[in-house]
Amino acid sequence: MIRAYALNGICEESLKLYIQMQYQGLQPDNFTYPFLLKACTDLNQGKVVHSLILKNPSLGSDIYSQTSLVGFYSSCGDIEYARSVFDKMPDRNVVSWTAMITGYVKQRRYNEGLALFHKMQIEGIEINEFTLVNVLSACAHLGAFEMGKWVHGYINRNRVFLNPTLATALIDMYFKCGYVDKASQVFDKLTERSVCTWNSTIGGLAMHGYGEEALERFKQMRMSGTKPDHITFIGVLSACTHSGMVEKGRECFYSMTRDYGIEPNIKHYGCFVDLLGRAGHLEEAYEIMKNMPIKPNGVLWGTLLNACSTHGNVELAEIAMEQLIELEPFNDGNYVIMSNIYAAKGQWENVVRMRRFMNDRGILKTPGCSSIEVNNVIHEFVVGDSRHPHSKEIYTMLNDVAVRLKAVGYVPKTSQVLLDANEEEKRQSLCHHSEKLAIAFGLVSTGPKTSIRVVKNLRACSDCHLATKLISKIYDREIIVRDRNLFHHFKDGDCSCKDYW
DNA sequence: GTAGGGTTAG
Repeated sequence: MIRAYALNGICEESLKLYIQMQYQGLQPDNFTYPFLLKACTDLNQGKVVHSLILKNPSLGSDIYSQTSLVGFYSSCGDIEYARSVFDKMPDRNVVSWTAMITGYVKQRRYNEGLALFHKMQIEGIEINEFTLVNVLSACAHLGAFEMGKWVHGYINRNRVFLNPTLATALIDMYFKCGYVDKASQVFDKLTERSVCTWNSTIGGLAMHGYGEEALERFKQMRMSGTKPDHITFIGVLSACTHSGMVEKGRECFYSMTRDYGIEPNIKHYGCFVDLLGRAGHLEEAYEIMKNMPIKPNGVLWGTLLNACSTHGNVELAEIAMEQLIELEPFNDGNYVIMSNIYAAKGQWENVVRMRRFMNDRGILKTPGCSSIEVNNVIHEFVVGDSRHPHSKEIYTMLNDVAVRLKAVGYVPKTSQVLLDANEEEKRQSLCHHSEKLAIAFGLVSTGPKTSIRVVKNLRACSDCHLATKLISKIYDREIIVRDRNLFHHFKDGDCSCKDYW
């Protein structure tokens, strides 16, 4: 009975029965614990159960109870404790290893998850589709394409059935590593699709700026009889945003409730405000925010602030900033955007004020960091980095880049630099931004015409965006940059985002 | 009879 309640998510009943059971003098056995812990994870009561296990060590001594404990502690965030339980287990099987890897992935500790997966393979533990889903998710987040591709190879070699869950993870990995064609190939070959496989495809196309294709998939989805859910509309709306399809997006937003009975949540409002704001309908975006049934959060005000930056609206930006100081006082990105808005208008005294405000409160700008994978090795760069073994070649290449850029009329956007520095120092700092270092390394370390793929932790900087467009033309290279939000495909001097990000 | 899973706005 306890098991039946737990499996059906009726956690409180499950726990009540457990208490009654104890009251009647019956001790649960090892078989009961995994289900109790499952119930407790939702109610955050697992520590109560665990303390009972600790008092009766024999109860928590088998592989099932211990694996549930690993799952419980990692899902409530105490990953270190989960690991200590895991490390102490006398026997571990594929489920125990997978529970630990899942824990790392859920806590966004992807590298540690992959490291544990390597250890698992060295120890010769069997791998199943649950393991693969989590490994793929880690690869997607890290942009670790070689590893992701290896997993796909493993699936093919071992004839692992691509169930919709595994397929979703695989498609998402290819999109997030920048391989739109490979993701679409996987999707087209599937024999079984779920709402999630459609969602990952629609969302993936949207993030690459393929708005029309995303809407085409949405149409196919409806024709196949799969009902869209709230996540589908996030993808559809962001597809409209990144392709500037304002009317189409507006129509989708209103059809959610009307045709599908899905009430927009804060994320949908976020997409809608972004859609309107980017297209320059700032007042309408602001009206939506004032009238929506949910209180706007920091992300929404941040979205509006960003739109104000694109369209140079200082007054509305200041209104948004006032809210952001309350909602996200330590989010450095907002101050950086506000400062850039002032800089673009030549309001230098306000730029200085922003910088002082940040300094006085100890708010530091998150350092930009870009990475590039060459021959299975991921190389990471920060601004002005000289730690790389091929640093000399990289800077020689950057000089070559600077000369050629100047020849085609490029002027560095020094107003975007937040440092207290003179013009020359600002120019130097821009030239040595992490994106440019990673691209320069790509140029020196890969053959002509090879695509260069860079992953960045922040949003693309507008100076690097302009420079990269020109580099793609001058050096005849396709350059694919994944920034914090979306992908930029640079080719022949243009970017897939249409300068819209 | 037992434990583990994917897609989500800027």
